[in-house]
Amino acid sequence: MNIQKSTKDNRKERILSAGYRLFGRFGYAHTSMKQIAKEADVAQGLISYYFENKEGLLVAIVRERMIGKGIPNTMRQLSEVSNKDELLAKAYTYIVSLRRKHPEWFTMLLSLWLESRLQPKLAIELDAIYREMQAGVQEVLEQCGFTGEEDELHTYAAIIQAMVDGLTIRSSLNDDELSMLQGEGWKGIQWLLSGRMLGK
Amino acid sequence: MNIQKSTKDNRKERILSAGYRLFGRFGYAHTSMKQIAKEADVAQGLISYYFENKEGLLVAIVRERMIGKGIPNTMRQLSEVSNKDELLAKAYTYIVSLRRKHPEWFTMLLSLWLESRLQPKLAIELDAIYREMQAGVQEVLEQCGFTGEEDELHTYAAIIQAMVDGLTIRSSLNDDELSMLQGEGWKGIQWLLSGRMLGK
Amino acid sequence: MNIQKSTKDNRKERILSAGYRLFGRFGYAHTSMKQIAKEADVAQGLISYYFENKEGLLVAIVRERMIGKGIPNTMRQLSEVSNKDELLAKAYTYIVSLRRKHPEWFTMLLSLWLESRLQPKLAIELDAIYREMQAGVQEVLEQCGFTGEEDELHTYAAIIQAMVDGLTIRSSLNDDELSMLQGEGWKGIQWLLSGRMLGK
Amino acid sequence: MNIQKSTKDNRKERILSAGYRLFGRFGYAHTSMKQIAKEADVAQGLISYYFENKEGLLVAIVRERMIGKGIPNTMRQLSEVSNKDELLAKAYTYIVSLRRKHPEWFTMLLSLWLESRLQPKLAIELDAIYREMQAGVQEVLEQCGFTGEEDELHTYAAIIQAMVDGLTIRSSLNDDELSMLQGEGWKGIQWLLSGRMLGK
DNA sequence: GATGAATGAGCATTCATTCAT
DNA sequence: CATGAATGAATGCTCATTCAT
Repeated sequence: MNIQKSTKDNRKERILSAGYRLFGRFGYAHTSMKQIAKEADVAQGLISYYFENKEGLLVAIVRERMIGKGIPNTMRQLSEVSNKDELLAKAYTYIVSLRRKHPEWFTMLLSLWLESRLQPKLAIELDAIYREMQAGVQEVLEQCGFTGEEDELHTYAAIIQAMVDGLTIRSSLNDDELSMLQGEGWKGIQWLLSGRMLGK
Repeated sequence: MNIQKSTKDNRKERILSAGYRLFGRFGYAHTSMKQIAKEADVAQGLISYYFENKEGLLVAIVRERMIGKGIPNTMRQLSEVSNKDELLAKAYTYIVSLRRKHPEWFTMLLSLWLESRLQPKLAIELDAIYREMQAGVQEVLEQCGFTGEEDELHTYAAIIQAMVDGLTIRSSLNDDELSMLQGEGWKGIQWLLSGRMLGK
Repeated sequence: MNIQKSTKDNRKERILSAGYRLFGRFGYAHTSMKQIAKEADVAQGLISYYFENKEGLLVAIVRERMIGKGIPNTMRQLSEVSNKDELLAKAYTYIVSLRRKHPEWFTMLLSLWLESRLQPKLAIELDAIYREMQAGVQEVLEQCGFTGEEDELHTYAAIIQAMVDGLTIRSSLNDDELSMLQGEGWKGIQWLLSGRMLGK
Repeated sequence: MNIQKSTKDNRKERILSAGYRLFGRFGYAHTSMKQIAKEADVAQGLISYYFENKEGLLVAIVRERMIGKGIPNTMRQLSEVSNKDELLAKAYTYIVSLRRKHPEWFTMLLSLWLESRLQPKLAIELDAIYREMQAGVQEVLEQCGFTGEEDELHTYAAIIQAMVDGLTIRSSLNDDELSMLQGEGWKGIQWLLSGRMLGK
């Protein structure tokens, strides 16, 4: 019965899931509540029952799916890499493939960025995402044996993070550019870090 | 009379200008044709007269204001720097201050990115913007005495461009991060290019 | 052509008219914009084009139809009564028949009263209606040869006005009570004014 | 145990009470079942369990709180006035202060009036309220030593009742008008009754 | 009795686009 | 060229009511 309750129709979960999928496909502004209700196979009014607003739904999705689940999942994947020398390469490859296979992540991010220009409340959520992502990158760098001051670590992490974001914008344009994210991006990181890693 | 004609009410010009300003402030999806007409001090129907669509207006603005004007303007500014040793630093500083003083540029870029996910036709415009921007960065690197192969130049330019974009996303969040774009970003470029520039 | 323009389809006028009719029949809260659009034979969006709000439409109707037209019309009717001795009786009879034949007037008034409890801005409109109505009553009393101080005139007018309003609430209930508004109401006014009028 | 039962959670009572309070504050049409459930600290479904309808709840509130309680309460208060010469003045003062301190009574009345235009069933309830109120006024007049025929008594009571209602509508508008209800209203009653009361 | 999740029709409002002038 | 009135589909949201638990 307990299992039944937790396994049961859980419509709220389905709404979050549908919202993530559609916001991530069409962007926040071009996704309607009706679409989400249909995708979640749920009455339209139920979304308003659970979430104060369309904006409230966005915040819930960001917290639940991006901050609370997406980033931790990624970190967990990386923690399974035992050979520390390979970690950075693995991490980069993993992130890149993630962004290619799940473009909705980046679409959500940019949607949130655009909305936060009109709704400052959303900027807080976006900031939280970046803090978590940056913390993840720093952790990977440290485990790889990064040598340098605390604030240098911070800067390197920020730059790598920025590179990945910047390349993602371009790489979404066409397949020609996809290889850039894969190959040239990694080259860039190596150049950037040359002399900073124990392994080298 | 020719002057009169070109100087006079030139409503089309005003529409493009108003559209650029408003799309750049609120994003494409959150700007209405009515708002643009009002900002341009023009009848609403006139926009549809000149531009097939709201989307058509977006394309026109991107071509006219971003590809045709914004990027060339930037390059012209940089061409006035005579001391080649300082060019890269100057260029970076200039770009950064541009993005801070005119946030509408980047908002337009991300708006275009989001729209192009629904309207592949728009991806072509976005691609054109990136080609021009990349060409600009490559030119600067070459004038600074970049040593290396042709494709390395290409990669470096892409990475620098990506870094600036990625840092711009973050730097819009709060003022704390603004210094990052300014200071740490430049550090990153130096690290990246160490050993690649004649000047150093 | 000028005539054509002023006589032409004048949809705005039709919206005001339809709004007055429906608000006056079902009350403000139970009338939808869709109903009004249909009654006016107009697209729904046009109402929002002319009036900022549903509330804005209400205000426009009150100003246009009640304050600007309804009350002045009534006063004009009364000004045609030549025999001053009969004026008060005529006035009362006229008002009573008006309220019976056009119950929408009073429904609008009470709707406005109820809405103004939530929207203080509306109270101003309601106040304006009452000022005009009271001025009308005072004028009639004066023309009938009312003897007394200025502030007594004010009080008498307010009381008569109140009596008519109070009786209207009851008289709408059933036909039995309608005679009360007609017969007993007039008796009450005579009792009230006994000794105050020249004619008596 | 009997006491326990009547004192215990009595949710039905709480619903009626919450409904009276909210209908009286925002009006019937602008009060939602959800609001009432929350105010009564009760599940939303329970209201539908006890009352067939939102309209059914309105009827129940009117019967229980207005006809069954409010008016009898008022009469009981007045019965405690021993000096019959002062009764009318006391009664008037009491009613006026009641309407000022508890504006929800009149808001309920006008809400009921407006709803009864759409739901004739409600007109019966409104009629019952007026019968009771009128009976109360007549009783007071009689106890004050009113001299006159039966149907004159009826008429006087109706007129006084109407005056109070009519003045209440206006007096809600602003504080300036409040004194009118208090002072001028009483003057009106005296003028009206001059020569009809033993006391004078 | 009592709960609150769930429904879906209905609401006011927005907006790109059209078109008679 | 230029206007702005007019359209009607679509939007986010509200809400009385139902019903499985």
